[in-house]
Amino acid sequence: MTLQIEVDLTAGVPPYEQIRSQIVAHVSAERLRVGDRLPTIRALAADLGVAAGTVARAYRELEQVGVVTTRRRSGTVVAAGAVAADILARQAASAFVATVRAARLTDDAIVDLVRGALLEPTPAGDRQEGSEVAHPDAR
Amino acid sequence: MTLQIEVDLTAGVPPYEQIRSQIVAHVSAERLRVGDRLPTIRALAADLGVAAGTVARAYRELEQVGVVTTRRRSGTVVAAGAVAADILARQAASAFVATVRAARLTDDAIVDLVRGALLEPTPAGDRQEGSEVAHPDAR
DNA sequence: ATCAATGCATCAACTGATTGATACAATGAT
DNA sequence: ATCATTGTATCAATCAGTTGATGCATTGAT
Repeated sequence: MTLQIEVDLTAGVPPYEQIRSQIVAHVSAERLRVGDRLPTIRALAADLGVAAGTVARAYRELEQVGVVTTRRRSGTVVAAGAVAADILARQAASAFVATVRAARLTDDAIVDLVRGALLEPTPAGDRQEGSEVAHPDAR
Repeated sequence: MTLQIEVDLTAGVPPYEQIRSQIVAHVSAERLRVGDRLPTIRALAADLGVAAGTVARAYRELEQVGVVTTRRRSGTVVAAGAVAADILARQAASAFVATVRAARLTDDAIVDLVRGALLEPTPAGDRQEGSEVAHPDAR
């Protein structure tokens, strides 16, 4: 069996991102294990009907996060640190859940909260420590 | 005395988003309180050197989330529903989403991650309406 | 040494998001 | 009733991100 990866061009999510996340899911579910080899860029690209550069980007990002390692002729394999990256994400989730639970939110509300945050277009820092200020009130 | 709001055009984050998050920060820090009036769209736009539509978008999104209410001639004021705890929870969610997105997870994966975290520490009412993914969740 | 397989780099075209400008609609004050 | 003030809608221009195509660089096998 080959890896089950699919791309939906109408999904709104960029294809390279779909590929990337599905591979992460496969690693997380242990359908891919450390040392397993991924399809070659060209093979997967042809299979999915996308350009090679698209798959290459997915692989590149996976390598930056430490999920895979690539060598020129040997191909792309699941890296030893793949699990660690996954754990980091889980830790972030636990910390977040602890924080919002302190605010006595229900589980449903928490999930909704995350869904709402996911809808916001901000991919980068939402951080801003304000300066002092007074109330605008008005006329 | 006006609200301390600044826009950095080189920040990568869109200006309307910077405005939105800074106002949220002001409400969260109680520099803006329920009933306080925000600057008019035109005034703030002129002050920041951006177009009115940019500020308008920030205000619109704030209204959708329930942080402010706007009326045509009366202007835009901080809404009653904009409770600090709620706002803080939203920011926690935003921060979490930003963090885990940096790990390049897809939206569905993020929601799954949160669901998994919700199951762990406190076995409270962990009932979600049936979603699509089961995700056995190893490790 | 050569070759072929594999990932990498580059770049023009395309697509969607964001902005800025302008005109419109509603509404409270007079 | 009128007007000035405020938010809203629209739309072309611009900008950032993504893709697809092509060629290059590396490297293991022979």
